[in-house]
Amino acid sequence: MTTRTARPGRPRSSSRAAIEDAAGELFLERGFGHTTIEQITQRAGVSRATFFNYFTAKSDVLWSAFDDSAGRLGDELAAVRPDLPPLEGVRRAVLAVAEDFGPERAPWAATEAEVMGIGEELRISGLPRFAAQAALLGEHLRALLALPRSDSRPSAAAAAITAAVVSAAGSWVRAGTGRGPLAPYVDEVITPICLGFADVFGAPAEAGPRAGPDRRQEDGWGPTGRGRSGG
Amino acid sequence: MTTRTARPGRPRSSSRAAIEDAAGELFLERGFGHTTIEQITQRAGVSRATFFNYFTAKSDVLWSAFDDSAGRLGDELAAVRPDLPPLEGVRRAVLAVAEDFGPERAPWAATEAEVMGIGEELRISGLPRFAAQAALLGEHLRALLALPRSDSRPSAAAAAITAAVVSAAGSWVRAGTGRGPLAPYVDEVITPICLGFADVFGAPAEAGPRAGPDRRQEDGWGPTGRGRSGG
DNA sequence: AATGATATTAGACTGCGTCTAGTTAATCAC
DNA sequence: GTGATTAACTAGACGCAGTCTAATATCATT
Repeated sequence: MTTRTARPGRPRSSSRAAIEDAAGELFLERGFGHTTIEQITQRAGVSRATFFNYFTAKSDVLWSAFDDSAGRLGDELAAVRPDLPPLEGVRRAVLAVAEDFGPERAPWAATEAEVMGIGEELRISGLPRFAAQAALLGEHLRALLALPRSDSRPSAAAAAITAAVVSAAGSWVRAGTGRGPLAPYVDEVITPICLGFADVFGAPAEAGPRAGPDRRQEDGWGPTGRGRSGG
Repeated sequence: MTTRTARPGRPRSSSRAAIEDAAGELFLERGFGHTTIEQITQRAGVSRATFFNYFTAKSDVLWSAFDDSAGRLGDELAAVRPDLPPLEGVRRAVLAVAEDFGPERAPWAATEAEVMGIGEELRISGLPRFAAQAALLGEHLRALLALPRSDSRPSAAAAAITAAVVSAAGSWVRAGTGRGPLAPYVDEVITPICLGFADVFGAPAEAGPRAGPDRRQEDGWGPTGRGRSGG
């Protein structure tokens, strides 16, 4: 089923690939910020309007590969063994996705980020994507734990895990050639988070945080931070 | 020291406040996306160019209060008692900042986000700010732990904590009137993370993740690494 | 009054992203 | 074949954000 059954209407030519290739070349040549969409489409041999048939923004080209395999996490979450503790299931699903990234599969845009003069752009345009993944994780957790939507902990745990994964992926990319596979980087930083929250969700899980933070002993390291600035 | 000692040159008029007020009104009236900078500056009685003397982007108006008190976290981190474990120091610094937010101090732009038709804009424009805070936290941790910059764990821990704080703040805002103070929301979600990473950093802290993930047994689900938070 | 520093302004300009209308290339029904 | 339908592609205009340059206004200092 590589070629899906022929639909009516004019078939897509290879415009998307042509745009990606042209954009990649130009980003390397003159940098992301100094490349206009018109230049990209000219080199690709298509019209400017066609660009927006395939991408909603210039920065989307950087995330094309990511977007192609988005939904992967959702599949893994759905396939998780139901007898696992929720956070362990999340951990395994995340690691399963990370397993796909060997030493040489570091995303193109990330490794060349400095050359292309991206950085801010790449991060900013990535955020909505990561937020979507975090929302997926959070809803998965919340549903498994049968918690109300008002409980802030599932989404916070999901946000923390997602942020740690992104941070680890950044370190992995920056490790340059010689970096090993991605999964150990990810495992190293999400495991403590999952363990920490496993305790939280193992507990009875009261209504909300309004109960107060006093379930934690205030001492053990000395006086609380109250007089911190004064002393 | 409300009025700092007079500098040479033309003094600032109240343009900034006027712009903020006008923008707030217009965002409520017609929504963020349907308000142009020109409309804002017209209502404020200043020129369009003046807007960019005070804000670098339209969305910056939403974060004006945040930006005013940015740097607060850095102060708290610097004031942390040096004998505390690094992650406990981070936790207290974050909570110290959160303590400033009582039930009624929910940021304006956040509470009215839906009315204003923001949402994506607010989140996206917030990300660079949160990233800056996370970088602060990460560097603080890394320095205290005397780890090399190649170690991915401090920045990952910082990213996770920051993301959890942001998520908790979102829940706090969405809790509407009747929400208590912010600090318990934050405490609830950063404490497990800090505890989880305290174990990691308490350990010898090998070179990198390349050592492999095999320090964790693959199956058998009751007894993972508890023992930390017990009592 | 002259100077220097800074706030404010006017106006042009690039380029992103949106939109509308129209054209071209395919499949399907007959 | 012809015509209808559907979708990829194109052409061109538009609004607006954000940048830039140069000029002007208003203050303190001398």
